[in-house]
Amino acid sequence: MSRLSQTFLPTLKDAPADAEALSHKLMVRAGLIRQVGAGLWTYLPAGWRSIRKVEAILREEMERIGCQEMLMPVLQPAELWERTGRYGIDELMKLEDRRGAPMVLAMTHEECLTYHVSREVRSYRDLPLMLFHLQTKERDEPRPRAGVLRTREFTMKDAYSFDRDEEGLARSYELQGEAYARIFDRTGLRWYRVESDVGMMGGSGAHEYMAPCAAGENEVALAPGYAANVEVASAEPQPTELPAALDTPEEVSTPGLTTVDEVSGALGVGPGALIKAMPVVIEGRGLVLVLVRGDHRLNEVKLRNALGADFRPAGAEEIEAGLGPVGFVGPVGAKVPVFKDAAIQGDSFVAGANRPDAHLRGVRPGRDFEFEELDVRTVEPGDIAPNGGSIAIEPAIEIGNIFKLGTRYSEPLGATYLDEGGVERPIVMGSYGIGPARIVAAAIEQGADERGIVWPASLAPWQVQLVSLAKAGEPEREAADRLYAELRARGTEVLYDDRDAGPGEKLTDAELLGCPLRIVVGRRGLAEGVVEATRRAGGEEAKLPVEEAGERVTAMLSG
RNA sequence: CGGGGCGUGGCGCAGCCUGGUAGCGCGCGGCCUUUGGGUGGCCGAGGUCCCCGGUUCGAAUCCGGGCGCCCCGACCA
Repeated sequence: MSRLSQTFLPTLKDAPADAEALSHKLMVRAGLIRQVGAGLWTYLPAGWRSIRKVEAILREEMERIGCQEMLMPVLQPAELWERTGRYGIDELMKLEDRRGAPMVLAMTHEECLTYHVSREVRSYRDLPLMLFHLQTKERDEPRPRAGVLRTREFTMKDAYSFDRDEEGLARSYELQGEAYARIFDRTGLRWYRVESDVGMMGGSGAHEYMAPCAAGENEVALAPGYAANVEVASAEPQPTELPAALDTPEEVSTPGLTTVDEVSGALGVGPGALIKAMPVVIEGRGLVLVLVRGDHRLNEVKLRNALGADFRPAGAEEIEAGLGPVGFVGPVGAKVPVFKDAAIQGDSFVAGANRPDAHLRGVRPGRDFEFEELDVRTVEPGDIAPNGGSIAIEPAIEIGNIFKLGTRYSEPLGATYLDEGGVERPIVMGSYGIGPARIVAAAIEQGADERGIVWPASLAPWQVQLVSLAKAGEPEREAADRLYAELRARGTEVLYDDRDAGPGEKLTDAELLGCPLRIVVGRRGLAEGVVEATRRAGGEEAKLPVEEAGERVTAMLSG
């Protein structure tokens, strides 16, 4: 029963003032969601229908590759999380039960499932195994944002694979990758798969699935045949112009000039002719200097990966004590290890002199200072990708990821099996996540126009919005009633706007909600014996003879 | 965690600076009107002005504290 007059579908003329992202505004206005608190959202009936469309696709495609659905609790004893060392994560919601026992609200389910597998799986004969569930996740995000794009509670499809070795994991990973491609294709999204940071998890591989859109939180470096999260992207830099080389570095006075722009302006050279020296403290190693070209930005993820250790920017006192005055630090004569970004190539750079109000020019790496070379800069638009293409950078929403976990969880939780030789080995795991809410929001971000949502058919809450322009009791209403009954009999998902409202309101609401096909039954059309069908995407119109309308609508939906 | 902004009927906002009857538009209810793009009119309902404390004869308004929400950055297995 989907009569709009009886459906809880509250639409709004204006978006909430504090909404910024397009999907946030439209989901609220179209009556899909309402806010409960920061990062906490209720799905109203129409929004929930779309979420369930995504979930149905996820279930079908997981089952197709032999991944079995189950369900694990959100509330869990803290002990499991202590064993994997994740109890200390700030985002993890912690609480106590009535007896004071420490509990957590799960932010993901590696611990729980690995625990089960550790108790049930004994032999290589029990492997491989792939399991998933659709379950609520709780994360105490420091900053929820943009409607349902980043929330503190959300549903995730999380799947896990259990294999006896890396080769098995590679097969499971590949299977999941194939399922993911089918899933995202079926959602109608524009998407791509990018290389991603394996982070501190230390896994052996990871990919993210990205849906490009303005509200995206991630930046993706794209070139034909190349896609990578900017966090890990590498590329050839654009060349930079350097001044003439000198036999030996020459000190220049730069009183009070501490920024790249100030120094390059004062010396009449481009920012790319400067060396930006960043003092950082590496965990367990102490103060070092990291150099990037003046027109480049340090990429913290790449640096962390290149160093194989965590680091933090050095404080002013540490810099003064170990190097020189803040703002005038440089590699020449530095008493700490120097890491030079690979993009610094040439023989005549400007760098800090490690003295107040002074820089050096004509600095030549290798001659004037020793270094270790790393690739730690953030790629820029126009850089050349490894395969030769020119890089563009665009924002995108992460809608899914796949991750080779290895034995990160199986070892601490004792998930092992016996191989053919009777040797106990840790199970090799992978994890595979998809957020249905982000898929819905991304679809809205990508498809919407100035009048509202434009759903891909696979995610639309209803396939057809049938609009009767007549009011209850008027003769034209009967034709709409009959078409509604017929479409329902044909199994079509139809939302019937049978409200006693003006035509403007009904037509505007239909465009806001954005179902793929709008059928208008009104006096004007009926006088010619037709109803009017309009595709939301593209606006293509067709007049359907009243007596064949049901059949024609069905045909339009399948064709 | 750093920076900024905002809390006043359901939604969007004004009023606050300069203390004195709480307002506007939309929405909502009734009647009439209109009937292919949020029609027009009349009548009406609806507000602890985020909370606590202080100043004052009197606080939405001034002061102090707290809470909530949003945005930017940091963070985001």
